[in-house]
Amino acid sequence: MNKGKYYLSTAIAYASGKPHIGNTYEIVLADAICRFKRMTGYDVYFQTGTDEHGQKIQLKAEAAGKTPQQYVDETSGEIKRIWDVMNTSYDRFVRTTDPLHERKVQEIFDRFVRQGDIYKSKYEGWYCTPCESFWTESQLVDHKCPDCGREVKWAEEEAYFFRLSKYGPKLMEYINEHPEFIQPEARKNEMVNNFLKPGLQDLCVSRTSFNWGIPVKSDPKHVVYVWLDALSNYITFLGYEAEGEGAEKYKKYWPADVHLIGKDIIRFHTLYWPAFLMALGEPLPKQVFGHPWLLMNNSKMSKSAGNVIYADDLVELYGVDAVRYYVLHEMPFSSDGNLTHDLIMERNNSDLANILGNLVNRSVSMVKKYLGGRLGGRDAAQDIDRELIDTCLAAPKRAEEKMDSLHVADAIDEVFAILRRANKYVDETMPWVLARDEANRPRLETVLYNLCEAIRFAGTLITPFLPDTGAKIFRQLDIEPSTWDSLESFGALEPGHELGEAEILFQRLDIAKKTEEVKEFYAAKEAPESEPVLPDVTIEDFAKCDMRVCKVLSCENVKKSDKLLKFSLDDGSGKPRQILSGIARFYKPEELVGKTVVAILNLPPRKMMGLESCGMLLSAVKEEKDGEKLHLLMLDDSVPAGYRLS
RNA sequence: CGCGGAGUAGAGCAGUUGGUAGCUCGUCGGGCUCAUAACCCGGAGGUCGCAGGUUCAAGUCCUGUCUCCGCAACCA
Repeated sequence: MNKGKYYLSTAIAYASGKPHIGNTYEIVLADAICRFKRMTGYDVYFQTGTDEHGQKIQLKAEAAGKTPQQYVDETSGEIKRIWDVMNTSYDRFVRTTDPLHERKVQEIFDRFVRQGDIYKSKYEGWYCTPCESFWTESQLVDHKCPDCGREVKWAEEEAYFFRLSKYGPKLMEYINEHPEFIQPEARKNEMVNNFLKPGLQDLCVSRTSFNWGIPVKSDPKHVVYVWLDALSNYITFLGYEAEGEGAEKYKKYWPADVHLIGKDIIRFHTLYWPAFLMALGEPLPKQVFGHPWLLMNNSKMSKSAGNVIYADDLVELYGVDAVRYYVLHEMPFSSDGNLTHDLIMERNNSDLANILGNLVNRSVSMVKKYLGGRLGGRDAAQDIDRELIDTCLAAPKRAEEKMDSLHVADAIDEVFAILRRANKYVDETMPWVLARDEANRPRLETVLYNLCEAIRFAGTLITPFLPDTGAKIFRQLDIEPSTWDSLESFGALEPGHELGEAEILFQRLDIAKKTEEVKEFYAAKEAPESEPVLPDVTIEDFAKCDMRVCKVLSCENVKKSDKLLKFSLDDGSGKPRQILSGIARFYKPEELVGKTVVAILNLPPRKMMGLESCGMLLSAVKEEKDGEKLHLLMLDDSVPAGYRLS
């Protein structure tokens, strides 16, 4: 029954911090697909891992007083731990700091240089020194930096470029000839219209501004820029060789059947990555699926919004299968999904406890009660059985079709179609009435047999999505987990077989009580987490900061900005100083007039919302779970303006 | 006119190539008692954001318009 190989990858997670439930959704989705494929007879290879290079990680590590390697060892470990908490069955967890990967990326880079696909050039553009950013002619506003509005100068920096432009026509052709390549389809149009039609620009693939990356072998002051490094993971860990023969594993599994990624990185996977592969002369992946996002209370999860939810917390509160069920079932195919605690509880109760759990429980209980725990025969069939049996027999194929088009939520619905039909069957046949008269014994046995067999079908089909629950169902039936092939016919259970113990699969939750529990859970988590102290600076560094006492002369809201306040300050110089500060959410302008505050004066002026800000007001700030907290630093009004802090 | 998404029963959503408007939850009524107050049946509830247009026929195609939400810009 081997149907061939199936290689699925997730995007590798960026190891800059703990992934939230939205990030975790991807690995669960991937897991469900891979488990299903394995069950249906494919030789599956499922790869995931972490992306561990880049400036952001370097900065975060520095801020934490660690080496980048120490830092990513920790975050990568944490990510892997969460993947394991979610009970995901990846075959390999890869890391881009793996020396083997680094070597291969270097070789790919060098080969591109040799082939002429990568060339050294200059990154030229209008450079804004304070912003440390390059801008193109078209990005400039009034020929000034679009960021800060200051003068820009023409500057250049040495960099390597990949000849992406050369592959545009071939990419266009490939995408047109393979309509299933980019999923969902709306994304395909986006790529074609926004990038391919206007023409691709060459891609900068090296950096000299930081060094936490893979050094370019022939020119080590450059490091390989993120996408060439990260995307290559899909082949390097299979044993691809840029020079010479690839490993057996590579030959077997490449090209990938599906790259499962978030909708935000579709461009990199459908344009850059295929171009790299074309340059290497390797086949392209068969499909790239950009899945939607999981929103929290209908808004994007972010630390600053204070609405981040972590998978391991949810698992602690609801159990791993309830969380898996939620994210797999509530996620639409192409629009974003929503998640709240209330919704999780509702799904847990109505679907998992009531329809699934209760069916299994009532069925097994009846076999215990009426048949002494032993299955009987199935000879007393009636017409009414047909519909249940047909529903069971149709479900596997229907579910498989849904899975093949990656409509996971719809595939789960096929399983629930069996469960709903079975619950109805109980009412139709009324076993408790049959049990009153010994003459009905054969019919009673048949009815309960059919129910248990339906549960066997459902248990088998639900296993890829809810592995623990599947196992529990088989334990109650006291049989080995069924194979896919065994679902071809109805009636695999042995008459006379004794069932295992009845067990509650999902506890019904009292919404009010559980809501309280959730609150307490998060309150307990809110243990004051102190920020680590930054690395040492010298007294000279500190002395460079010119911080002075200022009096607020006037203060007003900035038009069209919900965050900015415009201050006019007496800094002791006699001339008023204008400073903008993003504290409008915390203070009303009128309550600050006349206050004694502290500002750092010798920061370069910067334009915000068209207004110039000369310095920065000092505040005490902390990230809290429910958002950022801020207190403007205010001194006793007896301190005169102009005094310097030291 | 910055980019994008969405507006279908009280809530959350399906509606593929235009052909009687569906599903889940909730609600109301009924049934049943094996079961986790679970299960089953039935009812109510929608002029498919609005206005035009194409068509024998539009939630589905076209045009315009309103509203909401993300992102972007601004919090150096």
